[in-house]
Amino acid sequence: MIKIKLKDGTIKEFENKVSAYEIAQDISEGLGRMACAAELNGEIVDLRKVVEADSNLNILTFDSEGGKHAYWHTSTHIMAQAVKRLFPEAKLAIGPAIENGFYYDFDLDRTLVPEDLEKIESEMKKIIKEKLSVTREELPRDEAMSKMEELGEDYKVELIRDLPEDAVISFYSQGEFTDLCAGPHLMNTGSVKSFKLLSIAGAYWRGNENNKMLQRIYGIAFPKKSMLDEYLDRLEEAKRRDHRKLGKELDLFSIQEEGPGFPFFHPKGMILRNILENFWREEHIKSNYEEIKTPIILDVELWKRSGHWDNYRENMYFTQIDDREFAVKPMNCPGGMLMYKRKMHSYRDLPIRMAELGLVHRHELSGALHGLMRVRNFTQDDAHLYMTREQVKDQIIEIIDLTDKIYKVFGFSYKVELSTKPENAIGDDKDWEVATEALRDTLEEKGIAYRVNEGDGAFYGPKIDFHLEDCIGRTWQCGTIQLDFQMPERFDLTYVGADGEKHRPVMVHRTVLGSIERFIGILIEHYAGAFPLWLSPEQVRILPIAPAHHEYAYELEKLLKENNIRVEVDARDEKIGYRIREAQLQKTPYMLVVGQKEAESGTVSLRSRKEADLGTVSKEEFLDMILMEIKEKRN
RNA sequence: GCUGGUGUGGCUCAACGGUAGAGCAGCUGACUUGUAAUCAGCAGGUUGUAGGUUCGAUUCCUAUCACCAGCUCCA
Repeated sequence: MIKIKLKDGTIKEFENKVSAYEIAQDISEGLGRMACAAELNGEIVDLRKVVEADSNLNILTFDSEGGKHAYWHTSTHIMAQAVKRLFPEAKLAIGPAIENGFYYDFDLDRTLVPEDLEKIESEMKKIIKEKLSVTREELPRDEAMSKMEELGEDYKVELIRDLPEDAVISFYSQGEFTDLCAGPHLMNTGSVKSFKLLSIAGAYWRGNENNKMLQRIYGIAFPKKSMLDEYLDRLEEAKRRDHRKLGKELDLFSIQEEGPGFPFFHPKGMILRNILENFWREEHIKSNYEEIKTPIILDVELWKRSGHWDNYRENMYFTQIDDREFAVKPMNCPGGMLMYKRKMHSYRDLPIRMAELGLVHRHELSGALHGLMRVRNFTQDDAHLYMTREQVKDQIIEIIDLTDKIYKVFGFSYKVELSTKPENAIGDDKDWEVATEALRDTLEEKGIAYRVNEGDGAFYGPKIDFHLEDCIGRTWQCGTIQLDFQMPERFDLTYVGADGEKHRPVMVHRTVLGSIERFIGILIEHYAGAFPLWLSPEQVRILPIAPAHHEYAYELEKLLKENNIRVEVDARDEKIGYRIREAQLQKTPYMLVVGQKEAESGTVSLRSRKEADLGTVSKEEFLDMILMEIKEKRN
C-alpha cells in the first residue's frame, strides 16, 4: 500500500506502484488532462514517474512554473520535429524552455527566413493534430551515443559525452522523432493548443563565440488561444513603452550616427536627469557620503597599477597628450584611490565614504549597444567606501538599505545576484573566499532572496548585483556592491590604527542607480513615459481658451514658477481640443484650462492626464495640491 | 564582434529598373476657439555612405556605416 499526500493535505492510497499521471487521472479526469508535470517530494518530475513509496505529490498544470516548463519543452520538441520533417538535414543542438516560451537551436546550411516560420508552424499544427503520444526511455551511455551517432546528431553526441558519469541518459520520442532530453514532458503532442513562432536569431553553440553559429527559433505556447492573444498584446504594449521610442516622442534624448553609444540629452531629458541626480545627492548627503569628482583622463601608469591594463584593456580608450600615454577612465576607482591617498587617515575617520557621479567610457561591442541601456559612455553613481574588516558587514547592510530605499521611491521590484570569482581574477583565493562569504552572509542575514552567478564577479572582487526589469522583462544590472581587497593592496592604502601602526583598509565599490543613463531608460519604460509629477520635465501646462485669457494665463504661470513648478503656457492660436491633445500626448501631468469663468473667479479648470476633466478648483488649492504631491514624490 | 533583418524629407510610412509621394510637424493666411486633431496655401529629400551593373538605379550587385532582434559581453 502506497500513501500519496496531495497538496491540499488529502491522502490517496494505492495498492501498487503508480505513475504521477495515473494519480492525476485518479484525482479527476480534468486534472489528468491539464497535468503537465509533477512535484514529487519537492522535486519536479515527469508525469511518467512511477511512485513506489509513500510520498508528497503535487500535480503541476500550466499555472505553475514547473508545468509551464514541461509544456514549453514539449512545444519545442514539436517545433524540432517539424523542422526535421521540412529540413531532414538539420542537426539538433539544444532546445530548452525559457522564462517566456522556448527555443531550439539548429545547425542548418539553409538560412531560415520568416516565411519558413509559417511553414514550420503549419507542420507543427499537423503534429499536434496527430496527437502523438510522448514516450520516454533510458539508455546506457554507449547505446545512447551510438544511437545519436547513427542519426548523425553530432551535437547530441557531444552533449552525451559531456554528461557526468552518473547521469541518467533519457530520450523522449513522439512519432518518428526522438530527442536526447532530461524532461519532463507532456504525455501527448495534442496537449499543445495555441502557439506562435516569434523570431529567428543566431546563437553560438554552447554560447561560445569561438563555436559555430547556429540558427535559433524562439516560440511561445499556451493551453488557450486567449492566453496567446493576451501575450501577443502584451508584447505590443511593451513596444509602446520602449524607452528608445518614448525618448524620441517625448524629446528626452537621442543617439546620433556620429556617436554610436554616446547619447545626447535634450533639454527635457536633462531636466529629468538633473532631478534624478539631485534626489540622489540629497539621499547620499543624508546617508553621510562626501561627494567628489575625479578626472576622466589619467596617466596609463595608473591603469597598469590598478590591474585594468591587464584585465580590462579591451574595453578601454586610450589617448596621447604630448608624449605621454593616457587612458579614458572605464571606472572611477583608481582616481578614487588617489583621492584616498592624498592624506593620512586615522581609524577614527573610518568608514570614509566618497561618492562620485563619474562619467566613464567603455568600449562595448557594436552589437551590444541598446538605447540608453547599454552605451559607451555613462555616468555611474559610484561610491568608494574605505573601512576596517570589522565594519564590512554593517557597511554592506547600509548600502543594501539605501538601495532598497531609493528603488522603493520609484516602486521598482528588483532581483539580487551574488557574483563570484571570475577567471581573470587578481589576488589570492583566500581573500576571494573571505570577501565572497562576507557578501553571502550579509544576504542570508538580511533574508534577501538571491541567485548565484558563478564566475561573474569583477576582476578585483565578488559582488552583489541589483537587477531591474525593462518593458519586456529583460533584466538590467543597476545597483552593485563590490567588495575589494586587491585595490587597497595595489595602491598601498593605509590607515593608522589605535595601536599607532599602519593597517590596510578594506574597500567597497558600489552604485545604487548603476548608470544614470540606464536608470533613466528603466524609468521611462517603467512609467511608460508618464512620469510622476516630481519627475516630469513639464509638470503643468496652462491652456487659455482665447487671447482674452492670456493675461490670466501668464499670471498663473508666474505664480507657479515662483513656487518652482515647471510650467508652460500654450497660447497658440489653436482650438482647445487640439492643444489638450498635444499636452496629453506629451504626457503632461496637469493641464489648466482657463477661460472667462476662471479668470473672473481666480480658479482653474483642472485636467489630469490620467483622469481627464477634474472640474474647477481655486488656484491656491491647485498649488497646494501639487506641491504636496511633489514633496511626497507620489507615484 | 557574430548571425539575420532594416536604412526614403524633423517624425510615421508609401512607391519602384524610367528623372520620389502622403499624413503629421514647420511656415503663411483665414477662423477666435470650453476638455484628445479648424480650413486653405507654401516650403522641405543628391532615397545612410562609397563603388559597380545598366541607355537609365531610390529599386539589382559589392563594400562600408548606423539601427533592430538574438548570441557573446556588461552598469
